[in-house]
Amino acid sequence: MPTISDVARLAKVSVATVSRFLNDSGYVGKKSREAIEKAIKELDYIPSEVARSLSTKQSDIIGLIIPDIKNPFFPELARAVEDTAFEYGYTVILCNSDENELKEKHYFQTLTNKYVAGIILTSIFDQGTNFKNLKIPIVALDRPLEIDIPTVTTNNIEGAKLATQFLIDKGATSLLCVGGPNAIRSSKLRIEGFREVIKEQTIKSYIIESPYDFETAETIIFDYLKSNPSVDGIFACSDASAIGALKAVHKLNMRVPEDIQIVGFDGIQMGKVVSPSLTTVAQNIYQLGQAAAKMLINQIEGKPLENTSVCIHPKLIERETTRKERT
Amino acid sequence: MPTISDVARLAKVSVATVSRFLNDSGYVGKKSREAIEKAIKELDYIPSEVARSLSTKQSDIIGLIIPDIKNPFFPELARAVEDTAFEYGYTVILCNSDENELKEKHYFQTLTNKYVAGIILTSIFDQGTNFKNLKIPIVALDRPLEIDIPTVTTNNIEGAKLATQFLIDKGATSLLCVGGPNAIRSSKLRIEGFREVIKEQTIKSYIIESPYDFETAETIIFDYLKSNPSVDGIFACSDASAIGALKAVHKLNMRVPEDIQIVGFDGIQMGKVVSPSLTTVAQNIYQLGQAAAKMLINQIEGKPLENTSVCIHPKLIERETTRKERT
DNA sequence: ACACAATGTGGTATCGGTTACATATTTCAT
DNA sequence: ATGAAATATGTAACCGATACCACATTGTGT
Repeated sequence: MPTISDVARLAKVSVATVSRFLNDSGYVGKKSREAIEKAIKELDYIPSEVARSLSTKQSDIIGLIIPDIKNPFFPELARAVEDTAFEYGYTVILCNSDENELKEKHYFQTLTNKYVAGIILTSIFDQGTNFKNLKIPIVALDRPLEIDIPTVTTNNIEGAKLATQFLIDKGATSLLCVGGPNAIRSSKLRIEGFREVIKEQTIKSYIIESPYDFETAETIIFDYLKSNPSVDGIFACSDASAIGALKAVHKLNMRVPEDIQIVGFDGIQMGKVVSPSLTTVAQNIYQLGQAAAKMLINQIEGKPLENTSVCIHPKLIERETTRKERT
Repeated sequence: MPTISDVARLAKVSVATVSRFLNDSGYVGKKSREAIEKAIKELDYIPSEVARSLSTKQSDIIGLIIPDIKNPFFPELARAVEDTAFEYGYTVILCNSDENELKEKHYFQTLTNKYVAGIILTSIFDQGTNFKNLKIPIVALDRPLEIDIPTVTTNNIEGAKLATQFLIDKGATSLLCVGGPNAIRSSKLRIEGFREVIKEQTIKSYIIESPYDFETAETIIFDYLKSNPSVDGIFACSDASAIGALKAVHKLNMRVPEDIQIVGFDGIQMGKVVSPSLTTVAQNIYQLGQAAAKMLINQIEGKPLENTSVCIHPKLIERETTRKERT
C-alpha cells in the first residue's frame, strides 16, 4: 500500500501539498496538481481512512443501531441506509441492540471509540442515554428520542386512522385493535389513531395488546376471538401481528375477508406473500431509511437541516384481507 | 476522551508501560500495574481503536459482504455473524453487493482500506477477484470460492435429495424441480441432488429455472403448470420460489397438498407464515453464520482451523404443503 | 562473588495522515 | 515602483496508539 509520502516523493512535492490536493483545502499550483495526479494514478494510491480518522477524529463510518435485523421491518430499512451511505461514500456498521439498554450503551461506546461520523438509532429508551453531550450527530429513526434530536418517523396516527376508517368503510361493525408493546411510542400512537376514529362512530370496539411477533400474536388473538366471535374487523398495529391474526382466524375456520377483515401496519414484504395477501398501512420503509441517512449525512457535512424532523405519510395498500366493496 | 498519555501521567509511568499493560505484552511490575489500573478506572479510559489500528494495521472490524439484506435469507445470517462478532469483541460492517462485481470490488477496497480484521463473503464470483494475494482472512459463506479459502455451506446435494425423496415418499409421481439461477453454485448442486434421486426412480420429472424472487417465480411456475397440469409435486430450490409456486398453484385453483405438494429449500421465516405453511429443507442459517464468523475469528486470532471447510446438514421440516401420509 | 538471565521501565520512532505556521513567489492596485 | 493581498509550498507538530531498543534492577546458579 503506497502512502502519502510515496506520492509526495514521486510527485516531487511535500506531503502537505498532497494533502491539500486530496482535501481540496488551501492552494495547490497547476504543476503540482498535475504531478500529484499522475503519481496517484501511477501508484494506485488510496488515502488510509484510518490515518485520516486518527488525525481528524472522524471516520466515514455510520453506526446503525436497530433492535434486530431479523425483525422483518429492518432489513429494508438497513438497506436504505446502506444504499444512501454508499452513495455518499460512507460505510455502515450494523448493531443489533435487542432493545437492551446495556447493549445499546455498549454500542454507543464502541462506535464513538471508532470515531464514527454519526449514528442512526432506533431505540425505545427516550431518556436513558444522554445524547446531548455526545458531540456526534444522531438521527432517531422510527421512534422519537429527545426533543432536540432530529427524527424520522411515519405518521402513525394518520396511518391508524386510515386503517380504521377503511375497515369501517368496508362494512366492519365490530372492531378489534391489536396494539403493540406499550413501551413503544409508535404503538401508542397507532392505538390513539384507532381511538380517534372510533369515538366519532357508533360501533363496537376492543383494544388488546400483543408483542410484535407472529406466534405470540397468533395465540393471543386466537384466544380473544374464541370468546368474542362477533368481531368482524381487525386492525393490527403491525404486520407481524396481522399475520398472526390471519393464522388465528384460519384456525377458527373463519373466512377472510368474508367473515372478518384484517388490516395490518408496516408494509413488510411478507404481507404480499401470505394468503390471502394482507391489506396494510404501508410505511415507506425505504424512504424512511433514506431520509434518516440523508439527514444524518447533512448534519455530518455541516449542511443545514431544513427540518429537524421528518414525518412520512403512510399509504393504505388494499390487498385481499379486506372486502372489495362495502357489504 | 482521555488518552494513554493521560493514564501514564496519572499512574506515573511511561506510555510504553501502559501499552504493555493493556496488551499484556512484556513485563509490568506489580506496583505499576496497580497504579495503571487505578488511573484507568479514574479516567474512564478506553484505548482508541483508531490509533491502535493505525499502529497495528488491524482493526476489530469484520466486513460482511452479502448480495442483499432484503433477501429473506440474509437477515438471520447477518444476525448470527453479528452476534458472534459481538461475543468476541468485533464489530460488523454490512455491505450489499447486489451480486455486482464492481460493487463487490469496491467494498473489498473500502474494507481493506479500513484495515478490517477479516471478511465474510457471499459471492457468485468464484474467480474474479484475486483473493489469494489479499493478506487478510476471508471466509466464503453459502457459496464456495476458490479452493484454498475456508468455506461454510449447507450440504446442498443432501438437502435436495431429502426433499425429492420426501415428495416421492408422500406419493408424488410427477415432479417439477424449480432451480435457481445457473450462476449460483448452490443452485446447481440442488438440481444435481434432485437428479440423483430421480434417476433411481421411474417417475416423470421436469426441471425449470427461475430467479430467486417471488414474483418472477410465480409467473414462471404459473405458466409452466398451466401447460403441464399433471405435475403433482414441486421441489423448489429456494423458499422464495416455493412461495411463488404456492401462489401460482392457488391461482390455478389447485389444492395444496391434495392436488400438488410443494417442498422448498432454505428455511426462511416466511415459510412458517404462508398458508398452508411451507414444508422445506431448512438450512440452519444461524449456525451457518455463526460457523463462518467463528472460523474467521479463529483465523484472525491465529488459532488453528481444524477444518478448512464446514458443511452443515440441512433438515427437512414437514409442514402443510406436503401430505401427512402416503397416498 | 560474578556472570548471565529474567524482570521492569522509559525513550522514541513509527503508523499515515492533517494542519498551523513560516516562507517564497506572483499579482495587482495605486 | 512598491507594499499589500493572493497564491504556492514546505517544515514539523500532532492525532493515540505500538514496539523496538537501551538501560536498570533483581534473581540465580556455580
